[in-house]
Amino acid sequence: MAKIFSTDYVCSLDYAFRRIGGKYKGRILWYIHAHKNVLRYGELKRLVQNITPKMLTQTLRELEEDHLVSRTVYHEVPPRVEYALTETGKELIPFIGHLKLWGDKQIKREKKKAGTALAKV
Amino acid sequence: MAKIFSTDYVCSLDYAFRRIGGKYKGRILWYIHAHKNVLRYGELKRLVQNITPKMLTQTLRELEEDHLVSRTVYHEVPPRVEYALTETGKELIPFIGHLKLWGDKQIKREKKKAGTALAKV
DNA sequence: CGGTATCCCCTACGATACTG
DNA sequence: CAGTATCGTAGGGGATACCG
Repeated sequence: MAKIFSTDYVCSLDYAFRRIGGKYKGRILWYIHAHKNVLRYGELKRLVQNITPKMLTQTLRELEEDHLVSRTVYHEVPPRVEYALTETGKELIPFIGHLKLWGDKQIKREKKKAGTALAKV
Repeated sequence: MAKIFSTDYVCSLDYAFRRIGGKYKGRILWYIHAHKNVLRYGELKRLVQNITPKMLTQTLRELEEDHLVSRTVYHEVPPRVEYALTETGKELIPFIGHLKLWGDKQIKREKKKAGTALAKV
């Protein structure tokens, strides 16, 4: 299966960015964390709006391969699969949380600017 | 010029990741920070090994557009251009630092594993 | 020194359909 | 429910050459 990001890297920052740099990786980790560290495939699909099953599966497989999430299959009918953060994955949560706060702040700043720009007109 | 990442976003995490998600953005911010917050174009080019001038310029322009770095031109001969972090850009440094430490740790873990794997053989 | 201008490729990502 | 399989595409990124 095609990898979202190559596993090659030139330094530790590069390494880290490649592991969380996909389009959905950060959000998936965050959603799992926000849901008490357990989320089913279907719940993730609903949370990450518009993601295709292919991308969701591919992203989850890569996160699993990098030991950021664990995958637990319950052999029931209907089937149930739960994804959870590993200890390594949990270590990224503070980073993602702060980045989220930073994003919130930036968005507010931009809206404020847009508001004053409109006010001038 | 083509943008590395579209400025559209669906949530604050998405917003934040798009702003630092390019292949070199995190490293460029970090290098500027590590060099007392001032770096010249040529110095960056040397630090970010193998980056083409096109990508370096494009990435810097986007960081400037997002108000993460400032660009100062000194009209001298030979010309001198300095890039520095803005206040907004500086706010990202703790997170990037955290991510870097995480990356370091992971790399060490991987090497350790590889080492024990070899030891078994 | 600090960039632009072209050309081109690769692959991350998407749409749709189907399955155990 | 939780995925695969297949095909297609946009644009992020690279190589090279040239410029004020």
